[in-house]
Amino acid sequence: MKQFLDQLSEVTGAAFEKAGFDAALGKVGVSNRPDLCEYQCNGAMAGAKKYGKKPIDIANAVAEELKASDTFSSVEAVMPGFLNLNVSEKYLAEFVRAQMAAERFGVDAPENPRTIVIDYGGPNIAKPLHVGHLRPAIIGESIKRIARYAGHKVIGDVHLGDWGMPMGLIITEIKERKPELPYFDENFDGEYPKEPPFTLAELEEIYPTASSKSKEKNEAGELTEQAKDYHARALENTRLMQEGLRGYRALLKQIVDISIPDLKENYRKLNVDFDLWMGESDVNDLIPAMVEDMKAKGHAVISEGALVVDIREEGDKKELPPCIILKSDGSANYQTTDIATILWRERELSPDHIIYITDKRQELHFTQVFRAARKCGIAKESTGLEFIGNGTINGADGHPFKTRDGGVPRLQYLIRDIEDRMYNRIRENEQAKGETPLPEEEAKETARMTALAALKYGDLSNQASKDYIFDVERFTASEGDTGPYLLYTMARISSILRKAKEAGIAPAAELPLPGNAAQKALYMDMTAFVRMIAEACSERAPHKVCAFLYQMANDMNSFYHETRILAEEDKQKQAGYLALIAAVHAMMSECIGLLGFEAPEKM
RNA sequence: GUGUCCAUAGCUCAGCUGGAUAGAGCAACGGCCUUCUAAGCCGUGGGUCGGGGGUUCGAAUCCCUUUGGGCACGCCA
Repeated sequence: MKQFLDQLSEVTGAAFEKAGFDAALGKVGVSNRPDLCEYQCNGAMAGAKKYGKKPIDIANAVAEELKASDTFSSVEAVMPGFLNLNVSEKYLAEFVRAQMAAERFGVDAPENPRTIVIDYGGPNIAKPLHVGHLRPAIIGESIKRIARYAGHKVIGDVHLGDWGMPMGLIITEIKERKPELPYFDENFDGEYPKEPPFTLAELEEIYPTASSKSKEKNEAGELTEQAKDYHARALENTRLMQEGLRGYRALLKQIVDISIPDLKENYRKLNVDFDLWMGESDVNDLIPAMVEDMKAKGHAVISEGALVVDIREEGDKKELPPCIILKSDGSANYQTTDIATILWRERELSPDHIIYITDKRQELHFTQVFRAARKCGIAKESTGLEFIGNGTINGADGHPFKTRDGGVPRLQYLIRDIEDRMYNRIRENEQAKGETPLPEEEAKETARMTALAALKYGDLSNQASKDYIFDVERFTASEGDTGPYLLYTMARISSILRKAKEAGIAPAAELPLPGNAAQKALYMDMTAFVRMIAEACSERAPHKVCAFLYQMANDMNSFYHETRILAEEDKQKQAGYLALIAAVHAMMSECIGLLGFEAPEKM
């Protein structure tokens, strides 16, 4: 259905027209002076010059026309030319009723639903997830859900890092430790063992070890001879793996097979769900023909020993480095696989749009990939390619988030820490209030849900592109503008609805007219839903969903405090209240779903 | 160095397709639990929106400039 503000603007616009002015001037917005009015229109001032009239005269003329309208309960023209508007309760209630009766609270399916691929996650095989993986996962998941809710066909792809140098490093380290394994015997032509030669825990230790060995520096800050040698061997092993060396491929498969279930489990805990578990390695077979085609068309040329595509364009403020398709040793890098992945997606999925969500430091990389893919005709002209760079997560000191010993914290420990804090919070509250303790399982589950809400809301309420400070204390404090606050508000509603049901009190079938300012505020909040979804979707802005929720929770709590619902003696009023809070709960529930978490019944 | 992003209350952040007195949360201070969950509600104090110019009837918002920071800048991902 039509957005509420657009409906108001239509009414106001008609009044402008009737008074002899351009209807476009009738644009209505939410008031920025709630003490004066609910909605405002500033068109009289915008049109003053065009019509050579004083703004206030225009405003007065329009106000006169609007007085006949039953949309507004009051219309006032004030200096220098504002139109202060209050909506009528009837109009407001009717809109919200229609909204509650409509699919998805009035969010219409788009006329042209688009197929959108969202590439987020990007974990490396054999590397445990750490805080750096948190933001793309959380933000990508939310953007995916919002776009899907808005009616588009959205495909989420994890896009595993399973083809580059990290794999070479792991192979090198395994070979270093167990050179006798058949994977490294060139003459071996039998079946490789079914059991991998390492456990998941070992694998998680192997990569960091290999990585630091290849980067070891002496006191002067230069790479040591051993590191250079190690690095060279890892490069060589990467190339051999990519070329298809049988033993290395078998080893790679075992690394992938052992890692994926663990990654899936970790993402599941985050309530992050991918439709595709494709990796860089999946497009390997496309690379040779793709490269040949690039060469044949003259787009890819040799430069400094590497095969590159020049991606400079007129109007660039800075000379951009070329996109490297093949390194000088002939192996592929992640630009190669990213371009080949676009090729694959065009062939198999025909997307209208591809969105990439990664750390913002990769912006140049994607600029290169996008331009190269377009120049070489791999990405269709009509296919949108969009990069969303997320800011980094910093610790309370403003520097990149680290553990006490200076390492990068693993995601599962971070989550566990927050869950523990929430669990303790639950037990402390029970004790303080003298309540009977929840069963262990239920307390754990509530802690899990609350922790996820704290983590995700804490992240998503910031703009995606900005760095933000992750302060465990603040997020888990669960006061103020936090995820737990929202869940608490919802739990209060659930509690009332549950008790009403037990007492056999049914909510009204239809929302009543708002009876006071607090109720009216809730209705007004609800009218903003359709617009909020449209903006959150087009601007890829989950934080708008957060702001919407917080506003609604605030108004809900104010209403809660001034209205005794279960004790209300007027049964008709009571039923109306129940209908109202049920509607609020339903809408909030939908919204937190879009953010990727859910609410417990009690907390 | 070049490019790019950012700078709003003591702290963490909204607001940025220009509108009336710049909003939250935390922290500080003061109220509110015999009544549906106090993880709550109500209130007080706190700001030359980094500085300077400009456009405009009107600028935190648009343009220019300057200062200070983050990040990126050919074979890692």
